[in-house]
Amino acid sequence: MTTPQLTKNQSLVFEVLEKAEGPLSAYTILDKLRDHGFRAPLQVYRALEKLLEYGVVHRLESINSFVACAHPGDNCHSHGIVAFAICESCGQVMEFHDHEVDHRLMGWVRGQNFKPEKTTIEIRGLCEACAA
Amino acid sequence: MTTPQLTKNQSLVFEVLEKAEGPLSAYTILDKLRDHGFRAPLQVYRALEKLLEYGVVHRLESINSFVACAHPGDNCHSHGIVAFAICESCGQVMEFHDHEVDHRLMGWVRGQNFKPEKTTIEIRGLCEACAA
DNA sequence: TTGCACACGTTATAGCATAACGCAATTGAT
DNA sequence: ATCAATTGCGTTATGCTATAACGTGTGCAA
Repeated sequence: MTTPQLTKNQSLVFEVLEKAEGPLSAYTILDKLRDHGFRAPLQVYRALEKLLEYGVVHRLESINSFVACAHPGDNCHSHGIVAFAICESCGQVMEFHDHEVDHRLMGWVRGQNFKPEKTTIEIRGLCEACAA
Repeated sequence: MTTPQLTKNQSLVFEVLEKAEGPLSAYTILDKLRDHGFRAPLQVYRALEKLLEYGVVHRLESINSFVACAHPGDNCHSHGIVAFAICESCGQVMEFHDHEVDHRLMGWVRGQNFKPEKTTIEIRGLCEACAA
């Protein structure tokens, strides 16, 4: 699946996320886009919904925030399950893919006849710089 | 670490979670405890905070809900990382521990000199009954 | 041209979580 | 015994996160 042409709002939201150092909440994005005419949360959420669908943005469930996919160019849906390491001090996020982890988790759920749709793996802690 | 004697509020919240079929939000718990004198969200959140600390309750980040630990008697902190399969139709939750998954994830973060504190693994999808 | 799909804008509301204050009970050291 | 520190509790207020519901405009295909 290739990413379609982004609309104006989608582009604005995506650019904000790309330029950011770390994950942003929807309301933080809203504030950054007020100068560009954004007035309401829905404008952000609707854009995010599409960006998530296209696989160019990830949602971090444990901190209610969003981050641009670390892979330049193409989307992430093809890489299997994504794991994140989130620094609770500086907010930086590392992205990680491991087929063995995928395999173990998917093997387990299939054994339970559970049909997986969306998987979240988030490791919160301290990054190298902040742990020092 | 053994679980200390629970206070009155902690016991009430824990009992509600134990009896529930699936995960509950803090506000749902509050509603179920109004007859027992609960009036404000903080009464629930404070009890949950302790129950999480004792390892007898888990928080499901992706659905902002809480569930009693599946292990009767002792707490879960000793079992390593916990993974959950959450049915998006009926809400039922399965709990799962896999040392190989732990090992892969912890190996990766250590390689990044990242110091993990708390890890979330949540698989949303459809359980056997609901997928049929 | 009519009907449909989609993006967008706006207002209002729902749902989740914590700050800040004060009081009461418990514990433990002096 | 008493004082200080800790912990749990109750209340009010507030802040953050997310979506419902309604209406507008635009492009496109039948």
